[in-house]
Amino acid sequence: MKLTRYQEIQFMLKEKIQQGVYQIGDYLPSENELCTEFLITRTTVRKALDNLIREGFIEKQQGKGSRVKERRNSLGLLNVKGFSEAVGQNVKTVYLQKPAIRKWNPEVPFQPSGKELQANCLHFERLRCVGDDPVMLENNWFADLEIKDLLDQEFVEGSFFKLLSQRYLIEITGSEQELRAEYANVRTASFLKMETGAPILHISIKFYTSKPDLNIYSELYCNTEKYPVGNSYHL
Amino acid sequence: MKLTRYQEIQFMLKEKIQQGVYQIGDYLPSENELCTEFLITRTTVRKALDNLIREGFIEKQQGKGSRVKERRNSLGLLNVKGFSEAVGQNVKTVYLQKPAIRKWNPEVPFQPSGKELQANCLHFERLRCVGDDPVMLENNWFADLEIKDLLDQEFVEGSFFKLLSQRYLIEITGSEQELRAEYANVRTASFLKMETGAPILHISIKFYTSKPDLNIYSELYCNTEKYPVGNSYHL
DNA sequence: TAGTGGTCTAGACCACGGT
DNA sequence: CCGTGGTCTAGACCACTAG
Repeated sequence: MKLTRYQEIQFMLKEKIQQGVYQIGDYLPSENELCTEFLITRTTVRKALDNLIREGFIEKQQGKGSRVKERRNSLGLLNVKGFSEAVGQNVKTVYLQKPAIRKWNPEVPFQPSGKELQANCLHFERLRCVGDDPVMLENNWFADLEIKDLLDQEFVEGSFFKLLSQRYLIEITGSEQELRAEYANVRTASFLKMETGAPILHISIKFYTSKPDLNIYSELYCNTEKYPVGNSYHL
Repeated sequence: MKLTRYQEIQFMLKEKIQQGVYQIGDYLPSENELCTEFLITRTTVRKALDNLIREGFIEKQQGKGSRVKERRNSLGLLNVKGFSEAVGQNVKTVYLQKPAIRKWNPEVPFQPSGKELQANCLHFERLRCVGDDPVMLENNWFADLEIKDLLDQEFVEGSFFKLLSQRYLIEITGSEQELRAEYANVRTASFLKMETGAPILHISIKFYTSKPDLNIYSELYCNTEKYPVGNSYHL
């Protein structure tokens, strides 16, 4: 796996950001400094920085520099209002089923590819809460493609995506979603502390990643009475 | 409003795409041809093409060229499954309230800026149908900032966004959304031919555009029984 | 005024696609 | 083989920020 020069710089900077060498709000070395440090031209440095901007890691300002950004919502991912705002504070995650190798469940939304179906299926189920309010019931499936030891790893701040990014440098590159308003069934309603038959937001997602053939399939059921689901996107 | 060289090329190509000079599937002139045509270097041409890729107008393939793409879902916008697939065929749009200058309605989701509130408010309400099934009730508000004659214009293929893009070169650059599952009220239910009190998907959106201070505010109510709402995003 | 990022030039070599 | 886009060099000048 030969990396281009700009990919080397891009991954090196991403690693340092994720390891906390550059913290949120910190300025990266200037473009000229990166040029001399890595013996490359500004064109190449700027290509690396452009990619980091699109991945949501940094933002630039003329005359000042490139600053590490808080990385949320930059990919149009769904999030529960109040979740990211209250990061690590009021948010709790309860595992109903811990990550383990299970069978590919027909409930999995969208059709996994043949390659994925041949691999083992990793699955976990979680209940996401804001304070004492359960707001989202979440099921996740994905093929175990060379992602060894995943089960031994602790999730980074409860986020599966952060784990993928920090340990494996795998980024979410896209998603497909289907949204439905439905009547809550008995099991879901009881977990989310709502009336059976109350309106519930059902979201089916297929996440694409930077690793070919690795997709993450999610089924979410959300109680939106107190906490609506948010989604923002910026070019 | 001074444009940079790459913006000139970018806008010129965008115009030709929108005017149909380059149709979907057509190849643009090669990068070298654009260089000689406009007396600029490849770096500048590539910057223009990169932007068109991010805006979803074209896609490139090494060894072949830059091809005009069908432009949908590239921005993480919501769309009703079956809407874009059946473009212009089974899709019907019924105007419940034609575009006109109205008061800023407190129902408008998110808080418009002072500048927007000082300007006139343009509003329209539509019912979107797939075949004979009404699936979405849609309210739109936005400030009338130098967008004259809008009311006289015909919508392009029923799409307000296409009109903005083609007549004014204004692109959607981002969005914020809030999703809720609710009980359908009497008026909404009757338009969407569903039972009052049935679960309905309520979506509040603020669209950001390439024109500063121009945002589009939308309230959508969707009957997702037959047609779930879709949303896809790709880096 | 010094340093930053933004734009742009004029080249070069490589990898891929089709003939 | 040629033409395409992908990567990269070694410069230049401009616009913005801050001391």
